[in-house]
Parts: sequence; structure tokens; C-alpha cells
Amino acid sequence: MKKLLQADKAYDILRERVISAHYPPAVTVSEPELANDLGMSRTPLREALVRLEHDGLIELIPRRGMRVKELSGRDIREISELLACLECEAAERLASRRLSAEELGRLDAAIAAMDEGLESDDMVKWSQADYQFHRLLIELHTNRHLVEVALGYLEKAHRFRLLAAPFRARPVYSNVNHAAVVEAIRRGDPQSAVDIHRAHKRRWTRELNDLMPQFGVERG
Amino acid sequence: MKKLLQADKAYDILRERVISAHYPPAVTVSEPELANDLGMSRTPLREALVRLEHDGLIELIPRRGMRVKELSGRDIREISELLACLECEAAERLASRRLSAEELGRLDAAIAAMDEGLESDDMVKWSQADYQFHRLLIELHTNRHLVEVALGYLEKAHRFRLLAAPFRARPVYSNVNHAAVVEAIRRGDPQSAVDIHRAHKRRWTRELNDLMPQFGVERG
DNA sequence: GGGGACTATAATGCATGCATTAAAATTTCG
DNA sequence: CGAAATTTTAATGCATGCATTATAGTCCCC
Repeated sequence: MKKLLQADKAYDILRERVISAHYPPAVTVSEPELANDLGMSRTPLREALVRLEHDGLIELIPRRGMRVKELSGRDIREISELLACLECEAAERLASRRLSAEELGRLDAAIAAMDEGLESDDMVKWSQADYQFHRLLIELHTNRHLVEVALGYLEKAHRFRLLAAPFRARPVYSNVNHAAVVEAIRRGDPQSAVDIHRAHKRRWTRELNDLMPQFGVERG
Repeated sequence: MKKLLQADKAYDILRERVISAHYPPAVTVSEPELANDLGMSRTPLREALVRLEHDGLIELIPRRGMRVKELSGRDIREISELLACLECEAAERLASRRLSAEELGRLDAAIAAMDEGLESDDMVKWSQADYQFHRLLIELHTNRHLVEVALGYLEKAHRFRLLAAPFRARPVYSNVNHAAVVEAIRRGDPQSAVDIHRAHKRRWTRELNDLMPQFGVERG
């Protein structure tokens, strides 16, 4: 039975709340309030807050408390670009090394789920599957440092991905492109894998930028 | 006059100490000892430790204290690769946008300093200048998220760069390659900038890997 | 009624105390 | 003499208290 630290508990709970937009934007919550809310003292809470701030998820404003960090248009664009850079590296590397049949199967499964979501117009399902695809692409890279960084930013990207979802056209091209990347990986063609994925990410970044005004973010 | 927080002070001091290898590897230092050492209580110290752990610079081992995180051969290789990926992105981007004369001048200056260091066999000076060059390459990228991540890893890379320094052949090729990258950036040739820098980083990663046994690290 | 000074409230940053518990030291026993 | 058991030591995780100070509210004066 694992020892569960108060600080870890606070971190997990707050992280979950922040990501799922539990706290309204631009609202600050004081430490005593949070501590009382979580049923612990300020000490372990503070540790959690410091970590969350370090993750770039919140801001700690002296005398005001914690505030969920807003993503500006510029942030969104920058995160998309950084993620593009890292995912392309992953795509290239995966095509260079031989993926096992099992690993390729997981990528195929994610794409299949995306297809199902698209066909049944279930955009929630599609989003989950798309997220899963990108996660796999990253996690199959053997560079643990790269994986850690990229997953952190993928999570942030997911936040605005969900915001933009209602305004997107049916993302047919995503499924097609992802399938093409996997195909390039399967046949061991790093150059194609990179080219296709980079083009895809560029298109997505542009689309996102155009959509920003519709979900209340100034273009970056 | 800015307010100096104890926690920030502790963070800065400890960060500096860790990076400059003030603490011997595999040695743990307890919190009371550190707190006493820094002349503060455990509370702000702990906040600093949590941040440093999050930076991946130290480990917090319950009941033992803080330990500087050792870099394995694998870590070193992975960090080099990740940095290569990010720096190449920077090189490409810098060549795409027009750098101002002032910005180009700073890159030139760093290379000039590297040349001076090399000519006078002053490897400390050379290292500083080389570090400065990479830092500039990154900082001139306008993507703040990418810059933050890359600088963090550049700092880690600097740690083993210093370890490897005594065993390296005179790094003539570094100066030449860096100059070539700047030249490609100057004439706005992204493809060349990437190609040259990528080749350079690959060579360096290989060299580093070969040198590992000499500075007491198992090959990654 | 409005603006400025003053008071009151309350949040933060830090110190300290304490219970728990892991590691070390000591003792006991085969 | 060596190993297990027991005592001792001490570090952590957390709670709490306090001084400082920023914010908000109040009062006074115009």
C-alpha cells in the first residue's frame, strides 16, 4: 500500500482541476481557501502550488492567490510549433528504427478509432483518439527527456484543442495524414514521415490561428 | 529595489552550486544541514528544493536528503539529441526571418571569441564562448516556450560539456561549423543552416559518446 | 457626493514545533 | 564472534503561529 503524501494529493487534484477548467479564468483563489477546500494545511498545498507554477499551469500572485494561467494566442501558436518540432523528430526517428508489429498496431488502432469517430460524427471520441495518436507518436520515441517535454506540451495543447473543437471543419485530413505518416514509418521512410507530419502540423497551426477569434482568443 | 525572497535566494544559490559541481556526486545533504548552511529555515529551503527537483537537477530522497542527479550516458546522449533538435529548429527559423545587423553581430562576436580562445589555447574561454553561441542561437528564436525548454537543457548540457572538455581534441571544427551556420543564416538559407548544424550536432554527440568512458560515464 | 487619509482585514513568507518513521547504533543472544 | 532484536537518533512531512504588508473598507473633510 503506497504512502500517499498530502502534497502529491493536492498536486494531482489541482492539476486535474486546472486542466479540466474547473476554475474560471482570471479568478484568483487564496491559499487558505484552497487549503481548507482540500482539507490540509498550507504547507503541503504550497508545495503543490509551486510545482504547478513550475509546470506553467498556474500563476502565483502575491496577496491574491493562485490563478489559472491563460493561454494567449501567441502561447497557443508557440506551443503548436514546439510540439510540431518534437513530433516531427519522433516521426523521423520512428521511421528510422524498426517498430515492432505490436507498436505499429497501436498506431493503427488509434487511427482506426479516429476513423470511427469521424464516421459516426462523434467528435469527442475523435478527439480522444487523435490525442492518443499524438501521445503514441511521442511515447514510442526512446528519448525519455524528449518524451517528457513533449507530453507536457501535448497536454497543454489538448486544452486549446478542446476549445477549438466546436469550430473546426470535419478534420478528415488529420486522419489521412496520420495514416500516411504511419505508412511512412512502417516502410522505414524517415524523410516522408517528417515531410508529411510537418505539413500536417503547419496546416493545423494555421487553422488554429484562424479559429482563435471564434473561441475568444486574440490571434497570435 | 526588488524584494529578495528567501526561497528565491536558496534556489539561485543551490542551482549555482549544483551546476558548478559544488556537491560531490552520490552524496546526500539533509535539509537541516542545508537550511543551516544557507541561514534560513527549512520552509523556504524546501520550496527551492522542490523547484530544483522539478528542474531535474536534484533528487529528493526521503530520510536521506538532496542529491545531485547524476547524468548517465543515456541521459547525456538524450539531452544532446533533444538539444540538437531544438537548436536546428532555431537555426532554420533564424535563417528564415531576417536577423538584424545587431543580432548577427552578436553571433559573430561569439564566434570571434571562440576563435580567440582556440588560438590562445584558452579552453575555458573557448567553452564560455561556445556556450554563449549556443545560447544566442536559441535566444534569438522568438518562440518563448521553445527558448525556455532549450535553455534549460543547454544548461544541463554544459555540465557534461565541462566534464568532457579535458579529453577533447582541439575543437577546430566547431568554430568552422558555427561560422558556416551563421553564414547560412545571414544569407537566409534555412536548409543549409539546418543541414550544417545538424551534422555538427551529430558529430558532437558521437564524439561525446566516445569520450564518456574517459570522464567516468558508461556509454549511452 | 467625491477624494484622500486612515484603519482594518487578511494573505503571504517564513520560523518553529511535533509526530512519525526510517536509519543507525547498541545490546543481546545463539 | 556474528546476527537479530532493540534502543537511540534524527530527518521528513505537516500543522501552526507570527510579523509584514498589500488590499479593502471606513471615515473625515472638502
